Amino acid sequence: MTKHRDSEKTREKILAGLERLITREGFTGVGVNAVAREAGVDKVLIYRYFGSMGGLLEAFANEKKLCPRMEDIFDNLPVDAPHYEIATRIILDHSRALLKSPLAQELVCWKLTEQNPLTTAFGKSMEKNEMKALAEMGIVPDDAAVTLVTVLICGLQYLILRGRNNNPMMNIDYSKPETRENVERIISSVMKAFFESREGDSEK
Amino acid sequence: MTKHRDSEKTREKILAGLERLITREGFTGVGVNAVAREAGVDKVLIYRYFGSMGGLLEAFANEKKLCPRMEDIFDNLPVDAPHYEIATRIILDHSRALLKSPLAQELVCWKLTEQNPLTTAFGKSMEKNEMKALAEMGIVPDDAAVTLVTVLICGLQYLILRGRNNNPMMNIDYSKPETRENVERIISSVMKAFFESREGDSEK
DNA sequence: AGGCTATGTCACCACTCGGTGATATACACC
DNA sequence: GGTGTATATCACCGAGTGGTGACATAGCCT
Repeated sequence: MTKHRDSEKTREKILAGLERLITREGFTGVGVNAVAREAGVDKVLIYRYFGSMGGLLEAFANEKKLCPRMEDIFDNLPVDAPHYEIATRIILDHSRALLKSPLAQELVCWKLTEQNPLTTAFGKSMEKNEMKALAEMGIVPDDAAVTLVTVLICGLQYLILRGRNNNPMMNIDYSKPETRENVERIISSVMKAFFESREGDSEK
Repeated sequence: MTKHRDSEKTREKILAGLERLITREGFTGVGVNAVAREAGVDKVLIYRYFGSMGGLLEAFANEKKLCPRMEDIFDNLPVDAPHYEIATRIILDHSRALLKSPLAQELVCWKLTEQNPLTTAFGKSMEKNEMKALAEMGIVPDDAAVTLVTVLICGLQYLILRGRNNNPMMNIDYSKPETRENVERIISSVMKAFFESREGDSEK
């Protein structure tokens, strides 16, 4: 016989409801009433356990992994490979991880529109990943290559966000595998060209 | 003595109020009541003149220029310049135009989150600009260069959106002129490297 | 002037929102 | 078994939302 009253369990139910709600309806629908409805729980429990909606978002940010498996993306980087290959890997792994996680996509989009405990925590989490990527590359942060990699990552993230609602940009539907492979090939070649051109003109 | 009752004038007031509201408060705040309040007009007039909120958005999309001066960005492109220079110009002009228009930024962001008459119309307007850019370059749409240009444009757009709420990515604050100049320099060089590498290995 | 219609004002509806107080009840402890 | 407390339920609040009907009046036409 399962216990009918288990605070830890209802906490979990609320957090799970929030996650489902964000993933399914998008961040515009989040609110105390909606979360309570989704979790099948009275909304007063949200206030009891989390204090407020902001507290719930904060707890969600702390207890859930917001950037799924992004933390171990960079674990098996081929550090002895040429620079352009490493950079390409970072870009592609980053975008693939985002592509797989509708929740992360929603959070990225949310972060673009407003500030709240969840989005700021999510932002810090992302930033940590980026810094880790930098450390892996062993490059100074203001390097031109870092900037280029960042811009390309941003571009792919943007394309992924556009693809969610089926409004691709310039017919680049990043959700289609063949399109994605094509884009990845192009990015690989441009990174190669960029690094080779740098070796060419700077020899200190 | 000015007329107190002028339907055309109040229509204008409503549209202007909507524009001010989006620009100042962001798209999350738009609604019949808010627009009426901002325009200093009874909300019933919105229904009278536009039928519904959707109708108002549609009218706004049709009667306002959503992508300010983007339509004449590509008028003075140096068509005889090298390809990488043209491509770079397109990327930079595109991003500069977005940077100057807070309204367009908000619409881009809105388009990432939901579909409505305004965002779809805005999307089509953007698309038209992109196609014009393609025509100017005289390149087939599925060309690798086009894809690269698109990804870079997306990247810059994303950086601009991130900069709005002061949460830059990788310390790249695109609103700061020196940062922007640096990014533009890098993009120029990478486009040059890319086009030169293409000439190198394809000689048909 | 008289009347008609377009224009504008006001009051109201049902609903949802975030938030709170009072109350019921399941469970643990004695 | 009795009691206390943590847990959950219910009813309610004020404010705001999208939307509508009833009414007032300015301005034009005859």
